[in-house]
Amino acid sequence: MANQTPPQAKINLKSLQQQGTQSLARLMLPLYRAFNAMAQEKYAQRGHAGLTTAHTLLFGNLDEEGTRIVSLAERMGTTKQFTGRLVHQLEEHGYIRTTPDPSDRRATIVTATPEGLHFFADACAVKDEIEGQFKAIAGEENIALLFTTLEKLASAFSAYESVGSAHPLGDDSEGT
Amino acid sequence: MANQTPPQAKINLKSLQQQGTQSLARLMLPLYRAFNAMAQEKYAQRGHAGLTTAHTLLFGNLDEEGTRIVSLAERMGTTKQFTGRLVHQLEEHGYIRTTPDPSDRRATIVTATPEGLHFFADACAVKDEIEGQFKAIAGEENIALLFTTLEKLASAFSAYESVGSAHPLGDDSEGT
DNA sequence: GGTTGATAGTCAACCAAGTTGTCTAATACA
DNA sequence: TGTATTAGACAACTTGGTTGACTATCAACC
Repeated sequence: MANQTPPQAKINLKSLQQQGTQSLARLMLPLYRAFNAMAQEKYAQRGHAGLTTAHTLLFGNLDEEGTRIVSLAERMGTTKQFTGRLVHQLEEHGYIRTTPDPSDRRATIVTATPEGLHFFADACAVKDEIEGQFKAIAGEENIALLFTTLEKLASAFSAYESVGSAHPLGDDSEGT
Repeated sequence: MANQTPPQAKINLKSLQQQGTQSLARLMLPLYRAFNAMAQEKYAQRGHAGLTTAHTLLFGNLDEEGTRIVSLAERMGTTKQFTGRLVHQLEEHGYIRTTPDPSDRRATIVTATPEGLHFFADACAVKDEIEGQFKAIAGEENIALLFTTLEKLASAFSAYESVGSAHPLGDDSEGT
């Protein structure tokens, strides 16, 4: 039901190309990479080599009293495996401390160290710096609008965020 | 010169978190993935399983008379190695034809087959469909603005697009 | 007509930012 | 006591590319 253009039709390459070849997605990946590369470079300049925006996000979801890895994963919207890796790396840097949860011996409680807080403060400053550059290029109100538009889209398409996830088009009714 | 927050300072986690933990980059990767996942699913529904938006981009840069792999790479903003891989995959699908350049025996000329044009037409339709969904969620003029803003940013930070590229901060003047 | 340098393309390995799959250990419920 | 669930870890894979090293050809000079 989706196959419109019949194989017999003579298709004009140029006229198709004129409709705009650039897609939104094609713009986003390089920009995402640029943002992260800039952030990592600035982190390194401040003495936090080897850390990424994912590590920053982890701090952004950490409670003062400490947080379990699963909770962090859920809040970050990633898997617990990946979150566990971030935790391990941050611990090697001395930026967090892990302690076993006394109420559940399977669980690990993650808390920030003073050095970790220092990193997080630097990371927030770096974020502001880069977003400042973005605003200088595209205008402050455009960046603000970009932000809210991306947030709307991201929440609308969150079902598609994982790589090999469900296909919401086909599993509407599982009845008899 | 970049190290502002002194290690001695008592840093408040919560107040840092309130400044907004979500960054633009963190929004873009999931959205990019969502877009691509949707596109690939729709490609498959139209009988083009295994192809991606990168393949579509290649068609978007193909001349009617045929184009060399290096030229395609340059236009697409990728490496010739990656472009060569796309060409190989498209050829396996029968969507392009490669012929040696009579004027330069090192070079390969890539031309679209009728089946390839059919794929490109489908891919353009898919792009329109998905962008239509985007517009339904965020509003047509917001998506248009998103597009132009992303384009501005992408072209401004193109130096950072590649993974391990130069750092534009230090090479401003190349002397006498 | 031979050397020297650049260019087209290929093969293979790597990278980043995650993911899935499989497993163990601990817990909760009945 | 047994069964199902949950926290976390280890390892392998995926996507969309990249870099590095190499061959074949070409261009130019001298």
